[in-house]
Amino acid sequence: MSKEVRVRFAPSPTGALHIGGVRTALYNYLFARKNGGKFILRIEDTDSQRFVEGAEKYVIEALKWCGIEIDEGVSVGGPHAPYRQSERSAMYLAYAKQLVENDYAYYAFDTAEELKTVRSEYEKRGETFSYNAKVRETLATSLSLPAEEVERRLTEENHWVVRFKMPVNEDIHMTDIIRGDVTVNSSTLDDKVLFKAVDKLPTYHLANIVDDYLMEISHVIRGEEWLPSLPLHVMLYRAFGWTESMPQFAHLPLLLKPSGKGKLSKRDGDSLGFPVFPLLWNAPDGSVSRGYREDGYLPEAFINMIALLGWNPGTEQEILSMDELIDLFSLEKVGKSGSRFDPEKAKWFNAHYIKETPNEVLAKEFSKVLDDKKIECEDAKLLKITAIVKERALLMTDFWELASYFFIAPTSYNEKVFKKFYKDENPARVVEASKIISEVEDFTGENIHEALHQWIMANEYPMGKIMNTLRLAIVGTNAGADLCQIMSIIGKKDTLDRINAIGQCTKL
RNA sequence: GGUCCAUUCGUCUAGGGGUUAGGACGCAAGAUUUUCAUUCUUGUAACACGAGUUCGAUUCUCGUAUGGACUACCA
Repeated sequence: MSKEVRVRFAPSPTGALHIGGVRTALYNYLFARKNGGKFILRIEDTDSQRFVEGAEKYVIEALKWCGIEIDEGVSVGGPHAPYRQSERSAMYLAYAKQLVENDYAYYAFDTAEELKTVRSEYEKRGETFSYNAKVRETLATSLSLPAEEVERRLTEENHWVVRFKMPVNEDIHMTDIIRGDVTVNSSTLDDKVLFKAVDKLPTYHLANIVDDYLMEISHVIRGEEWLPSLPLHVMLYRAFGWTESMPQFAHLPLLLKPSGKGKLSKRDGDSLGFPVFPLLWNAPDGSVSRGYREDGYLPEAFINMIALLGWNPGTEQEILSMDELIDLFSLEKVGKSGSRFDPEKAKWFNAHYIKETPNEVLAKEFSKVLDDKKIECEDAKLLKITAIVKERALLMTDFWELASYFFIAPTSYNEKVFKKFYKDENPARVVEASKIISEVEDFTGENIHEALHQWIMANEYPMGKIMNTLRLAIVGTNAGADLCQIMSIIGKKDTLDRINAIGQCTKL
């Protein structure tokens, strides 16, 4: 009998969510949906020092854009509310005290300065200081001090932390869904702080275990950076007597910087040449970081790309919708090694999804750009242009550049192309062509093509030269859609005006 | 330094004791096109190293190297 699948994404609001975080959220979401479970959003804001205004709102917005729906959490509520740890702070101390009473934890009275001094003394001797069984009897703790003194410090000085009393020389066996069995000896671990003195809040370790327990989390799917603290977490479950309901763990491989070393971090911002955030991020300090949405990516493409970083369905299918991802997802197929984000492949995905998106949807987006530029365009025409442009756009933001010639006549000509084609008989023939074009009655691309084709054939003119010179006049360079289509869309008058304009052009 | 994790084309990856080691992005070439793209075809390129086990290892084991994470009163 397996209990209900309940997973959580539990970011700390210390800044925008980067693509690694999005992937963690996505895998949690896919796993929940695949198994008919719940996806919970919990905000772990127990670090009062690093709290960043707006970060929580950003996370919610980013998940929404990605199509990741929250079943329970800060924005939607649920049976285990509140889902913000700062709002649950009152309850954690009791759990910390419970551990102390049962001899699984103790009070420590060292100040940050004292510890710093001790650490540097160790360093001078070439040793590494570790707050563990060797030192907890000698430093100022509830284990070393007389009971009255402990009581006095607790009540009068009010500067104490609760530390976990890590047992000595005990092999801790853990099972990770992705990595298999891992064993760590407890003597290599230290006595982690569970409850802080500075802000009277629990640390991640305590709050995380308590909340996962209370929220009946069945699977903890998180980044590999947490693997080293898994032994502590397992020990905490034991100390609380919660081993029966301990969740299963899956530690995801990290997302690495595309070049150079290390894992991707929020601070990488824009220095990488591509966004690390799903949405534009306006940090409180005034700095602005690019986002995939604003850079012209479709959420489907972004999610598809992210999903395949560290996981694949085991088939050769790479284009996967959210529904397909849900259907195919399994933690067993998640890889073990870190992966780098490939911006080029992200563009390929995006180009694919743009082509698949209905013209009406794209046209609506594009019309916003046109509005900004104060350009008016009737719907039928916009739809035609969109149909043409979407075949060649990599990003939504490419649309204007790829379509501008539909709206604006060239104000200058590409020098190289001009020199190559606007010479010899070509200018005169273009004038001839304008006569042919002006005689086309029903101004469709096909009719224009037919007329020009006949005329060129009849006179045995060189097709390439004529058409390229015409293109130069209409577009301003040697790029763009089918020329006759362009003429049809911009209309006869505009077409003839543009041809006429290049005739009057004396200098580039 | 210590602990833990990892290692297949440049990148994302499939595979698994005997394979021409497969796919995708990128790149290159060709086809198509009036241009640029798109599209299609073809090509390019990989099992980190050393031992052991084995008839046979890229696949299993052990070492080494390399990379990564963690080592805070941060998460």
